[in-house]
Amino acid sequence: MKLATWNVNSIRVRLPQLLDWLAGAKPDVICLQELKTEAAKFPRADLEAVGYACAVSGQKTYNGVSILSRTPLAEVVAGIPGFADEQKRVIAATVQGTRVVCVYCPNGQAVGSDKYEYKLRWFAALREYLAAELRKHPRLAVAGDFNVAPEDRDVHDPKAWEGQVHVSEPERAAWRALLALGLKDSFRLFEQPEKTYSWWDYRMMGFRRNAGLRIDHVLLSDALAQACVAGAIDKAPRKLERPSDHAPALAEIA
DNA sequence: ATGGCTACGATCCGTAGA
Repeated sequence: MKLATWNVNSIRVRLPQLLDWLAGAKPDVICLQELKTEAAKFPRADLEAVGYACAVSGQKTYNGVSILSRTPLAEVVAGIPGFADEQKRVIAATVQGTRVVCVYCPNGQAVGSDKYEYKLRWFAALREYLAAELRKHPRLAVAGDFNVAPEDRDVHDPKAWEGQVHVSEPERAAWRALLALGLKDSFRLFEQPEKTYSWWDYRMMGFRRNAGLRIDHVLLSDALAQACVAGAIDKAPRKLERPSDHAPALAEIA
C-alpha cells in the first residue's frame, strides 16, 4: 500500500495538480488537509472519476480534511471522539484492514497565544484518541500536517527558529508523546537526503532558498513500520505554478 | 527591517496560515 499525505491549501484551487499527482504517483490512499471548502463543494465526482473513494470532513474557508482511497473506505469517523471542536481537523477510515487517521494539527500561531494553548490541548486529545485506536487496530497509520518539526535537522535554520512555534519544546514533547504510543516516523526509517523539508514559506523565495520545515508526516504502528519499504517527500509539486506551500509525503508498505 | 505570499470571503481590506 502506497500511503500519501498532502496539505493542498484549497482543494478547489489545487484540484488539477492533485489529479496530475495522483495519475503519476498512483497512491492507494492519500490524506488531504486544508480543503478550505465545505463537503458539498468538495470535487467528489472528479476524484471518483479517476478511481478514488472519498471520505470528507469539510469546512468553509478554514481546515477541512479528506481521505481518498482506490479501495472502499469503511468505518469513517470524523473528529476526535469526546473532544468537542468546531474545526474540522481529523477524519479516520479503515482501508483493507489498515486504520488510517488523517490529521491537520493546529498551527499554534505564536508560543503563548490562545491558539498555541489550543494546539497543545488538541495534541493531548489526539494522543488519547490514537492510544484507543491502537488498541483496536494494530495496523494503524496517522498521516497529515502535524505543524511540528520534530528535530533541528527538520528545520532549515534552527537558530532562527529556536523556541518558535512548530519547534518549541512543548510541541516537540507532544510529538514524542505520539511516538511513545508505539508509532514510528516512516521518513526516518530510511536514509534521507539532508535538508529535506515538506513546507516552504511562499514569501522570500522560501522554496528557492530551501528555507523549509519538515512538518508533514506519516506515522506507522509497529506492524506497519516493519513492513514499510520506503518513506519520502516529493518536492516536485512545489515547483509548479501556483503551488501549495506543502509537498506530499509518502510511505510505502509492503 | 518582524515584512515579504496565497487563499478566502468579505469588499478593494482583514484573517489565517507556518
